[in-house]
Amino acid sequence: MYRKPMDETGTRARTRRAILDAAVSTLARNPSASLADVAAAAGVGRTTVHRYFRERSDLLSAIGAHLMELVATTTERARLDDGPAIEALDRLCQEYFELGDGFLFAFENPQLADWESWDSETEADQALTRLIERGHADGTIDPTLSTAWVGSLLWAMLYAAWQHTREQGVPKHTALRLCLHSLRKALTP
Amino acid sequence: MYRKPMDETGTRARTRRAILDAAVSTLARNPSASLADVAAAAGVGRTTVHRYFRERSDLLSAIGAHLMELVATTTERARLDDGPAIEALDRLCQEYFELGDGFLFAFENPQLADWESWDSETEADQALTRLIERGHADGTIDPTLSTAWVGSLLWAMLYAAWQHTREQGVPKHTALRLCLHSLRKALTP
DNA sequence: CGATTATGGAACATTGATGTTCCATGATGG
DNA sequence: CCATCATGGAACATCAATGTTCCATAATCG
Repeated sequence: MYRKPMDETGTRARTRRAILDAAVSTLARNPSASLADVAAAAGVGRTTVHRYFRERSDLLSAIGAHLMELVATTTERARLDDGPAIEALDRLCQEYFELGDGFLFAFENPQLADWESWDSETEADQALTRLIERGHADGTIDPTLSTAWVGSLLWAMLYAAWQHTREQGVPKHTALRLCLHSLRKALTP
Repeated sequence: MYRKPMDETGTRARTRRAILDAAVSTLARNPSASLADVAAAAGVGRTTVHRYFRERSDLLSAIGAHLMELVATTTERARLDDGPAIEALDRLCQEYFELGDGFLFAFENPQLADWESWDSETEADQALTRLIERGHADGTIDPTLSTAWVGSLLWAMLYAAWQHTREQGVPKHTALRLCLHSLRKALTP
């Protein structure tokens, strides 16, 4: 009696996730780590990794898709269209910061958006753009700063904060507080 | 009649520099680029690269030393101990920004300082620390922001600015202006 | 319990980057 | 112009990561 392997639930989905998560952490810290390293980090045999992702590139694509989705849901959760723009930005920072190594990976691999042939403009991108322009309009974000630059600043500061915790042993909430504070100050007109 | 190869001048030094520069540019953009890529970028045979740097690790060490020196002289040029702290920071940003791919490489390889067994605290590091503390003291830099965090901010913003020019085609002076403006705003009390 | 599925590990083939050796050709400089 | 130096390229050896196959064992689930 056969039963097709269920792709979306059960054991199979769980180890898939384990590998994916381990790959994100491992590759975020060392982009040239071997698949053996990833397997070890996932607590799984190297063979198993190949069983789920035939080639390295397949794994990378999967990471791309996974992170795109993660960023998407995370962005939704921040409800960028609600309340004052500057506070929505705060919420977004906090959410992104929670992504941890996932955020790190996304930061270091901006070409990630291309991997899955999404429209170059994700819904998350658009929501952020709307938010920043809203801030421009209602005077809570310095209009001198282009939308693109504000986006760059956001990511760069989050990256700085994340590294700050990793390398200086600063507690996460402290780093996040510094980040939010600095970002606000940089953006106010 | 023998004459030892002169290490510091002439043809030899010139191609060495060419390889070093090409390696910085190439590896800053793709850390896993092959030595063949570096050779091509330098307009030089692969053999020649090995002639100057026996192993890949030798090349990396040399880059480390080269960049440490570059950062050192660049920092000196900014004369951090002269004039108002905030203006000295401006000068430092401008100088670092000029380093281009060299800066990019340094940003992406913070372990660079270890490579050459320097004291963990470079003179450049110390000068920057002094500068920030001076700013704290004379009230031009928000004392809420720890010295380490200000340093992180500085590098992160420069990185953001540099990427901004690379990926958005923004003219360098525009990106630098945005960077300086945002940094000032973030740091003022 | 018994069938199906998931896994780990060994063994092996393939591949691309490395590192080395050698030689012919060009460049340099006294 | 001639001796020395610098270089490029071919040929080769080595190595680590990759990708594949196979099998025994463990986990899962009806």
